[in-house]
Amino acid sequence: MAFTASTPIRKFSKTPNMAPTTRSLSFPRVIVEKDTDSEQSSSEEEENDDEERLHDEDEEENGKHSENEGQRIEEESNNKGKTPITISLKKVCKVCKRTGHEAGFKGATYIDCPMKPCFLCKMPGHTTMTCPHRVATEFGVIPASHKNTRNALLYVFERQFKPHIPPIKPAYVIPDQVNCAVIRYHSRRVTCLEFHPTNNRLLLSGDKKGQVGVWDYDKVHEKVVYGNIHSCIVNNMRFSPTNDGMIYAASSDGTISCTDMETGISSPLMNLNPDGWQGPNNWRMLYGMDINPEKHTVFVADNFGFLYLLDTRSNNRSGQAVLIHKKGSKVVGLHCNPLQPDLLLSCGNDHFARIWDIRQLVAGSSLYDLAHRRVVNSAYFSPNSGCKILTTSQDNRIRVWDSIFGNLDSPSREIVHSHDFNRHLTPFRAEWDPKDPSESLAVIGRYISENYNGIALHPIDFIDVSTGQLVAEVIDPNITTISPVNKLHPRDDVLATGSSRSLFIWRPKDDHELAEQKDERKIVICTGTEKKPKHKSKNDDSDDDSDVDKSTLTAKGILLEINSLIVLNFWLHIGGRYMNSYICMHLNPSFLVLVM
DNA sequence: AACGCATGCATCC
DNA sequence: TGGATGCCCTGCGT
Repeated sequence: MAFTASTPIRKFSKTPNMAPTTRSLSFPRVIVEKDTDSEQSSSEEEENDDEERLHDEDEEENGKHSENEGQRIEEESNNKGKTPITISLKKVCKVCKRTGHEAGFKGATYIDCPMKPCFLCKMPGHTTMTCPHRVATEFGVIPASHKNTRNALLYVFERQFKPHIPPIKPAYVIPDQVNCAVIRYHSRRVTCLEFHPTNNRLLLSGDKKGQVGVWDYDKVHEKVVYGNIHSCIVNNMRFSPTNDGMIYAASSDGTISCTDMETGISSPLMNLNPDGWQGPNNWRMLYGMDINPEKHTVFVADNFGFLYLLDTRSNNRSGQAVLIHKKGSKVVGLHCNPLQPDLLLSCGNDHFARIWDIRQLVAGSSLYDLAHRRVVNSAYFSPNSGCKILTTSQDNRIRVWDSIFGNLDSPSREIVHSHDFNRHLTPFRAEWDPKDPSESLAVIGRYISENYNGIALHPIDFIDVSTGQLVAEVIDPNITTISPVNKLHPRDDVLATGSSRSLFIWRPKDDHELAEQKDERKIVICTGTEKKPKHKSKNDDSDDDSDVDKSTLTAKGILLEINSLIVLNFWLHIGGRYMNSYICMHLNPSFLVLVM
C-alpha cells in the first residue's frame, strides 16, 4: 500500500530529466529542492530557495505519484488552488530536520546534531563529543561532604557493623585481559541476571518474554530454559535463602513465582491479575523484588506504587499492600539492607529512592526520600556494610551516598555517565562489586558508543564511585550491542552480561589462554564429504585436496574442554553477519577442523 | 541496504 | 489528571 518515503526521492533524483511531456492541469506542480552546498545553507532560509520545476505532469503516473508522497514531500497552499508538491533533495538532519548539517554515524563515530544539548550530561553549550565528562568521568564530581550528622537511621541501625572495614583500599581486580564466552540463549532481550549463592558456575537469566534460563557457563551446550513460568518480562530474580535450588521471580505478568531450578516446576505465590486482562489501567505488573532472610519475607512491588509482602515459610501473602511510592507509579527496585534487616530501600518512577523501616510500613512513613531528577532505575545498599547507597537514574547520573548516617539531603557524589533511557533497552543499573571490601567499585553498561579502531562499541564500565573515576572499560569487538544488564560474581573474578538476546561471561585470561590467543588458529570448514580431510601442517590455506569442498575462515572464540571433547564457542563473520555457535571438533596442532 | 516494528517515559495541553 | 504525541547512538528481521 504505502510506499516508503525514500522511494519517490530516489526515483526522482536518479532520473531528474526524464519527465514525461504530457501535461495535466489537474496535477499539482512538483517542486524539487536540490541539495545545495550543505555548508552554506546552514542558515534557515526559505525552504524554497533552490526550488526548481521538475515536471508538471503525467496523467497515467498521476495516481502513483500522489501515493508516493512521503514525508519529505511537503504540500503548500498555492494561489492557483492547486497544491504544489515540494520534494526536498536537500540533506536534512534526521534529528532536527534542518539543513546544513547531518547527525548520525560517520563510520564508527556518532556526530551530534548541534541543535541539541549534550547527549551525555544534558547541558547546553557543547556536543557529546566535546563533553568534559566524556574525557574524564570524574569531571565535576562533587567530593563527599564530611558532615556526619546523626540521623534517624542511626537509631534504627541497632546492630554492629561488620567489625572489619579495611582502612586502606585494596586493589580490586580490573579485567585488563578478559576472556569472553558468548552464548545466544534467549529469544528476547535479557532483563536480569543472578548468580547462584553457592554454585560458582551457575547463573540465572531472565528475559522479556518471561523465560528463565539456568546456565552453567562451563557447560554451554547444556541449555536449560524454562518458558512456562512467566508470560512476560521477568524483572527480578532471587534464590531462596533457605533452599538454594528454589528461585523466586517477579514478572510483569503480575505473578511472583517459586520455581525448582532442577525441574522447572513452578508455583505462583501471588497473582495480581486473577481475572486476566481488564485493560491497561487494571493490569498489575511486578517489578522490584528482594528477600529478607531474617524476616522470612519476600518484598515485591508493582507498577502502581504498592509493596506486597510474602512469607517464605508459608508462601502466602502477609499483611496489606502498602503504597510506598507515588500512586500509579512503578516501583522498579527493592533492596534489603545486608546488615540491618529492618531497613528496606525502594526506588521508582516517581524520581525517588526511599528508605523504609519495615516495622513501620505505612504509606508516607519512609525514613528518607532521596530525590532524583528522573526515574530511578536502581538503588542498592552497599554489599558489606550496608552503609552506602548507589543509585542509577535516567538523568545520566550515578549517585552515591557515602553513609546512611550522614546527611542524606543530597548525594555525596553525582557521576555523569551515559546510561540513558531507551524504551527498547532494559534499564541500566549500576551494581556494586560484592567482592570489593572498600565498597567503591561498581559496574554499569554504557549507552554511548566509542570508536574502537573503526568499530562503534558500547563498553561495560567499572567505576570507582568514591572518586568517579573510570577504572576499566570492557569491550569485545564482536559485541556490538549495548549491554545494560551486568552482574559481578559474588566470589570469582567473573562478570556476567546480558546484551540484547545474548549472554556473556567475562573473566581474566589465564596464562594458558593468553598463550593460546597468540596462536592464530584457523577453522577449516569441510562440507560434502565423508572422508577425513587431509591437512598439511603448514599452509593449511592451500586447497589441493580435490575430494573436499573446503573453505577457510578465521574465527574468534573460546576453547573449552568438556568431557575430553574440545568445544569451541566461536563467532564467524560470514557475508557481513556474525554468527555465534559452539561446536565439538578435532583439534590439530595448527588448525581446527570441523566436519559438517 | 533500507525500512518497519516493538512500545516507556516526558511533555504538552 | 489524563490522553495524545514524539522520541538521539536499538536490534533484528525482512
